[in-house]
Amino acid sequence: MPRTRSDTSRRAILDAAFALVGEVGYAKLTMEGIAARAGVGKQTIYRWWPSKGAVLFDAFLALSENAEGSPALPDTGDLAADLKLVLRATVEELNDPRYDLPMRALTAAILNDPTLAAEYEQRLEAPMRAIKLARLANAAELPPGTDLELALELLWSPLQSRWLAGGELTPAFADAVVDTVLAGLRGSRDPA
Amino acid sequence: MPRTRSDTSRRAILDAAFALVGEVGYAKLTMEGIAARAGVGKQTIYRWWPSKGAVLFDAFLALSENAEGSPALPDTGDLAADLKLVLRATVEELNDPRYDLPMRALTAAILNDPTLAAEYEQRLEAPMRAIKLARLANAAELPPGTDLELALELLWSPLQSRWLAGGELTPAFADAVVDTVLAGLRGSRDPA
Amino acid sequence: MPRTRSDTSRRAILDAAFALVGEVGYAKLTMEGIAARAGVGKQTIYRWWPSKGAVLFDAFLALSENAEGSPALPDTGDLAADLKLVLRATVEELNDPRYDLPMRALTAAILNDPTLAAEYEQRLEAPMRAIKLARLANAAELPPGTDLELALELLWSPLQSRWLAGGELTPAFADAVVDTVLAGLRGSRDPA
Amino acid sequence: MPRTRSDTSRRAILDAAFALVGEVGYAKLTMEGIAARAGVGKQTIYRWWPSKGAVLFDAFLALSENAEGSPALPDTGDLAADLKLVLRATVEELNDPRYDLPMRALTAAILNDPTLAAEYEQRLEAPMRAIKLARLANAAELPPGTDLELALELLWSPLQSRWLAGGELTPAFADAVVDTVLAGLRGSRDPA
DNA sequence: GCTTAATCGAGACGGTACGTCGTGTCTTTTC
DNA sequence: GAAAAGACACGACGTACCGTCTCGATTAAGC
Repeated sequence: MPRTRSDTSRRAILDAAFALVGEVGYAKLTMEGIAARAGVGKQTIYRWWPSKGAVLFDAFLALSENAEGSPALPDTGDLAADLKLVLRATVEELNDPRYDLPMRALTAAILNDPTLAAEYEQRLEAPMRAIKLARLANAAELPPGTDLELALELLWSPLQSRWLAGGELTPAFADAVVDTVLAGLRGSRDPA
Repeated sequence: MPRTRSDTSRRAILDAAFALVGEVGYAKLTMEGIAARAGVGKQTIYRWWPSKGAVLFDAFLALSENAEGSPALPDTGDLAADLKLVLRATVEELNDPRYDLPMRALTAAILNDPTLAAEYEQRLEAPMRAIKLARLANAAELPPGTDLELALELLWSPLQSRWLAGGELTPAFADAVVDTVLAGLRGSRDPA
Repeated sequence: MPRTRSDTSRRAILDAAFALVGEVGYAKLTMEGIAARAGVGKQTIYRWWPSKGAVLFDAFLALSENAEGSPALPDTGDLAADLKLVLRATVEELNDPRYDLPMRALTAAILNDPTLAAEYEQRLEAPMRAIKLARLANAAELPPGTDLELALELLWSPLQSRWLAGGELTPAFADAVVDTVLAGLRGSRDPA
Repeated sequence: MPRTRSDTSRRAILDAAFALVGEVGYAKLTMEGIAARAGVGKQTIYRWWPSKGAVLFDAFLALSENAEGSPALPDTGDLAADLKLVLRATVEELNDPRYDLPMRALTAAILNDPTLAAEYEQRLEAPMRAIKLARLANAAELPPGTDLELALELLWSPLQSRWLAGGELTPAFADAVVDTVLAGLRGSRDPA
């Protein structure tokens, strides 16, 4: 009994979903479209995923698993420089049209599906955060007792916010964020 | 000849849209549903709005026009205190289930419709930002030459980010953000 | 409010149904196929008919309404001759490939749908029977008190039976049926 | 290795098919349903039967093989009495709800599948007809040279016709058919 | 106050996609 | 090597909405 699923179909579905969402956007992404593009029956999608959001999510997951070449952030000893490097890379990715539409789609999916949001948090966000936290924990520049979770939020959310609002994302913006936030983290000991 | 549109219908449509999106979410919000709830023909909606996102947007606009009681942020002279007050209010609003679903819906609509995003930026975001900028410009605590746009982004985006990710939003988090960001803005005199 | 249905669509649907059933048979007749051939949305069919059997039935009804040129059977005074004429016409129709497949389809539909069977009896069969009964009632050849309903059954059912079984249907067979049945009806007064 | 087919499965499939068709009718009879009810893989059905009509047909065949207790019609010397006995039995069977639905199903299957019709004619109808013909051939009541095939058709088709149309089938009707047809066959000496 | 034309409710229409069910083929595993 | 189990590509199901299109029936301007 083939209690075993076809990996060929699985890959074809995820690839088709990612490609299609980049072409037509999330609103016009349809299960039928994915199935047709993947050369697969609709049932094969519904058998393994509950919604198009879930398919999309898995497509991203597969993507990041392939690109698992960054298990750690750079650590040259200079926190500001290292963070700028990473945030500039993020800026570049968010500006890349190849990823813009798919990521907007995934964000929209997560936004209205708590189940998906939880899975996203657990399978994609948490590992990322762990890597980032490791770098911050290793930073001599930060005073002991610094709230590292807060630090992460302060560093990355401005990028996400601008991207979401459709504003311009530049490397200079990333640098300014890093400088200001690090200054704040260093100096929040003696405010006023 | 009623060369003018029926305001009764307009209100009924916006109210129905807002109510429905709070009950079923954006994905299950339909033009037919809005029309039925509003006791209105579908054509009456299509005559005045191009998409359900646009209806939703106008529903929000109508809401904020009614609550147009806050043309300015508080200014007690203590920037940190004033900002904490405002950010805590924002936290409360984002935690209010009455607004959570509708706002997620609007965000999703904006996320995948550049036209809507532009209108949102112009009609809702820009006025808000102007009010906030006015308060910051009036703050003696900030060194001259401070990038106020950056400051806004640093202050508000962490809230939006946590809300979007479904994380816990607390007043304490708002306070921490204000303290750290203000410290950073003040202390960027000695960066790196 | 167009509480009024489109007669163009109605005709297109019935025509498409009749044409298709003649091409592919009842088993492969699909609602989607009818809709596509008629250039009509599926919903328009489902709005007015509950099943493909019902559509098919109405297609036949429309057919017989158009060909409403035979309100009475011939009455030359010679019952046997008149009946042979009519039964030979029936034989010809049942042998006509243009009607064979559609009629098999309708029969199959009726066979498994009591609702349809009742409607068939009432709207198609009963009027036909009335016409036939009128001719028999006017026949001097039949003894008074003859069971005319039985007579009809004896005359027509052998044709239907052979057609259904796929047997050969010839004018000679029709003649033999008429002769034998009429003889029986005349002579059943003094059996043995 | 079971080089021969499992008779257990064969019986289970035929039983399931017969039972199911009696419960849900021919239209809703499915291969999957039969397989599930029989506790059998779908492939096992497809390996041995080409269609659900064929399965149904075999189910009937198996039935009549079991009840192979009537190799001949009664012959008391009184043809009318004997025929009435047999036709009344037929009436009873056609009125039995246990056989009504399955027989409608088989009829529908045959109606639209010439292959099946041929097999039905050869394996079920022909043997039956031979038995009936034997009785008629032995009847002194019929004039020599009587068309016995025609006689059969005249006798049995009215029952089938009424059953098919959903009309009322009574023993009295059977009697009337026998009396009239026999009178006709005897009296066709003075036709016209 | 009467006309007249745009707006309104209602909802039918041609379509697209939905999520499910069944088909007939195939593959895997068990007996 | 036949059989159970069931995944697969496919096609149709019947439903929900889409956005467009009539249809009367208000209804408020301009004559």
